[in-house]
Amino acid sequence: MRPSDYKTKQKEIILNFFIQNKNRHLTASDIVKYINSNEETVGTTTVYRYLDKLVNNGIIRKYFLDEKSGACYQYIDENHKCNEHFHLKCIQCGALFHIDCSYMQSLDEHIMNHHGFKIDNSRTVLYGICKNCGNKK
Amino acid sequence: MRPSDYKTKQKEIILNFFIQNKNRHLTASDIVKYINSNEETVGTTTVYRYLDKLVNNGIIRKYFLDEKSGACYQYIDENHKCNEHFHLKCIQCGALFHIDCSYMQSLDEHIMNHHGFKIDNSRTVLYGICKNCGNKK
DNA sequence: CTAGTTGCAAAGAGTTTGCATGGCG
DNA sequence: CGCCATGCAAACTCTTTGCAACTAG
Repeated sequence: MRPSDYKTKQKEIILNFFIQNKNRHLTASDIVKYINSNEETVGTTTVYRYLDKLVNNGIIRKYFLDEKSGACYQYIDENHKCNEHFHLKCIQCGALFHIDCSYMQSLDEHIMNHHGFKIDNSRTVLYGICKNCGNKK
Repeated sequence: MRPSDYKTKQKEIILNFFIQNKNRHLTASDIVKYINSNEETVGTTTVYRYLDKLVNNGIIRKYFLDEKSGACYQYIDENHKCNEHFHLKCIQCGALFHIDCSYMQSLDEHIMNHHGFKIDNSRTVLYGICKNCGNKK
């Protein structure tokens, strides 16, 4: 539970990037790209290893939103609770929408109360056609 | 909607395997292993390509249950009218539940009216923990 | 005969591991 | 100085693509 943990520049950069992007999902390659587009450099291996550590320590959350782009990570902001909303994914253009409304929360409750099933919002994605793509037809 | 489709032995083997395992989710490598443990042989490439086609034609459904083991596929049983209801998939035991209640239909409408997004029920799976697995803890 | 199909080999994408070097404390 | 961290190269897994040979209709 308390993995010896030296302070290094690389770790600081990665963790800061998460904190600055509390509301976004970040992939490992997002992080690598961001770092290398700045002045600093952090190896891909280090990113993965530190990500793993952050997940195990409960600092960030890992999930699998999209088939293609691999794992997503997000800072666990106690104030924001991004795990309490749903995601809509357009099967045409691929856009991902975060949807956070009270209706969806009551869906959770309905499924729990009437079907005995506890939805894991961080894993769940609703697929369909978004407004833009629907209008194009 | 009508992709020219020659009948071949390989396709028959794969589709039959799905039909014989309606209640299970199969990975691409499950299929390859099964086939090669029998008398026949089907190339991995062919499996992936046909899987893709089956998904696009609505014959099977594609899931992403597990981070490590890649995509899962399952036969869509017409008797269950899977396009008209939602699916709950337990991330622990893998069970798939068909959930057909008016509440879920109004969810469709809500998402459409308030978020301009048309949900495709045949592609959408809600992930979480089922009653049985929840009780075990 | 023609267009779809097959499957090997190779390419890709994402992630992990081996190992020698480097840095925190 | 000891031990953890870093990062390059290479290995791995799952999946896709190029391409030439093959086959259903």
